[in-house]
Amino acid sequence: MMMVRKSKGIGERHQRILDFIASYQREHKHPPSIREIGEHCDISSTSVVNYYLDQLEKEGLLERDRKISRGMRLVNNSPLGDMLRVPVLGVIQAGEPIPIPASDFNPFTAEDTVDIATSLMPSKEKGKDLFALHVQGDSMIDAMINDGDIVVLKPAQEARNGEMVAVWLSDKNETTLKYFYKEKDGFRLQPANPTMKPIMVKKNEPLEIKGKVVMVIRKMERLAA
Amino acid sequence: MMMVRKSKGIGERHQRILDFIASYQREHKHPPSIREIGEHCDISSTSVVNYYLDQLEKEGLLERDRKISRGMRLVNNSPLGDMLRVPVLGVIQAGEPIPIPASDFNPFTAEDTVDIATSLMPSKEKGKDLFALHVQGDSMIDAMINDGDIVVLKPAQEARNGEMVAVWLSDKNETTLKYFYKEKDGFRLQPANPTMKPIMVKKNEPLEIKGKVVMVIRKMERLAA
DNA sequence: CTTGACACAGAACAGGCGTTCGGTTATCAT
DNA sequence: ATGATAACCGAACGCCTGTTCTGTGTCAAG
Repeated sequence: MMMVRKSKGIGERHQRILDFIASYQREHKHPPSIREIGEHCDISSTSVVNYYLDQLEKEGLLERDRKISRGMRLVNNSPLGDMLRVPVLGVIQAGEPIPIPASDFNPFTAEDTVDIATSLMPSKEKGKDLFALHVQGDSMIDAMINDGDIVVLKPAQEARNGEMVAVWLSDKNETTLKYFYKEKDGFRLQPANPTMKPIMVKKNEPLEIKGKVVMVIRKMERLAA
Repeated sequence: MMMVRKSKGIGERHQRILDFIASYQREHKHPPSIREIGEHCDISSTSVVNYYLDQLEKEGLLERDRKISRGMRLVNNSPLGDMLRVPVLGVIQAGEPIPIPASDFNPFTAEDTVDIATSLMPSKEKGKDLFALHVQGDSMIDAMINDGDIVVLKPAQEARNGEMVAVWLSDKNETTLKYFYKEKDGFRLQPANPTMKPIMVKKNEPLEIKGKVVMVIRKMERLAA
């Protein structure tokens, strides 16, 4: 019997195992066991499957949770690696009204998510606890943010002049999306829409920055006449 | 008359279990075992956990693979299936210059992708062969599309008045992003920037619509002064 | 009061599962 | 030839896990 040996990288059998794990996961919604891999890849011994699995893990193609049944998963092998799943937590008013405060959100109750390749994100924002909000109102229309847009934010407690931030005004029970400017006696929250007046906040008044806008997403469904 | 103990839907304990499964999965990349659920939810008996798991399954909040270790998953969560991976195929000039034509693109050579939950997409665009382009130039700035934005397009060969389209002008070897209007003697490609003049295309001149814009994505990294 | 449901506890069972260890065979450099 | 090494096999070990069965206490309806 001749067997192919000394294959430096991944061999045919490694690939076969990877393919089987992928197809099994698609079908069963959970990973296969070592014995199931052996059966479908013509490997009679569980130790050999384990042997290959270790190699695949060393190659970085697989992750294993030792001692845990079916504790394996394919590492993100897709083109450009990983992406961020950003929860859409609610609605924010770029204009006047009052939304749900964006505090102590639960990512798992988010109604929706936006998935973004990390390569699209500004360099430093990767891996952060980003969140997203639906925009209501036209106050930011001159900043090219429209009613219905989705803004992705990075949690932040402070901001520099000119940055676009989501701020929580606890006395007004209002969260709003504005440009942020520090003035000598407080802060100015500037709508981009010139028909709207800025909100002036005194230094002693409550103002809580929830996050900086790092991305804007807009759906184009309506048709202009 | 009123039943105190019979909480018809899901109770606090059900919710607690669901939350634990979600957080456990997020941390360990695989579902918890029945005993692990019990430990973290103050349930001393595995049978009781099993008891709740059955109820959650009947409520449709959970899927179980009986007999399989850690064979459970949240149904409302983890919608990895229903999102679109949109390839970013290249650069498009909203202004004047000449980009790579957006023809016969290969999704697997795309340098980047954007992942978008299907729920964010306009209803009919789901599952289509969407693609995306980087915008260069300011001609669409009044349409709230800026230099550096990413536009997601749906392949299309025709358009209605007012739709934003990517058009390929083969005689000029140019692809551009414009509003589309049909005139009596041809087509008008209207930049949203009023300082720019529309491009008039006669009926006999070549004009190939590549796609309609269905979404706009903008990164916010620079700071306004 | 009795009945029955519901919400639990606890223990035991049986099988699934990853791990490990002792062997075997074939290839290759020394 | 010989040792090293990669690629296997098979069996055993033992924990982990889901399942199941018995039992207890509470509460509301009859």
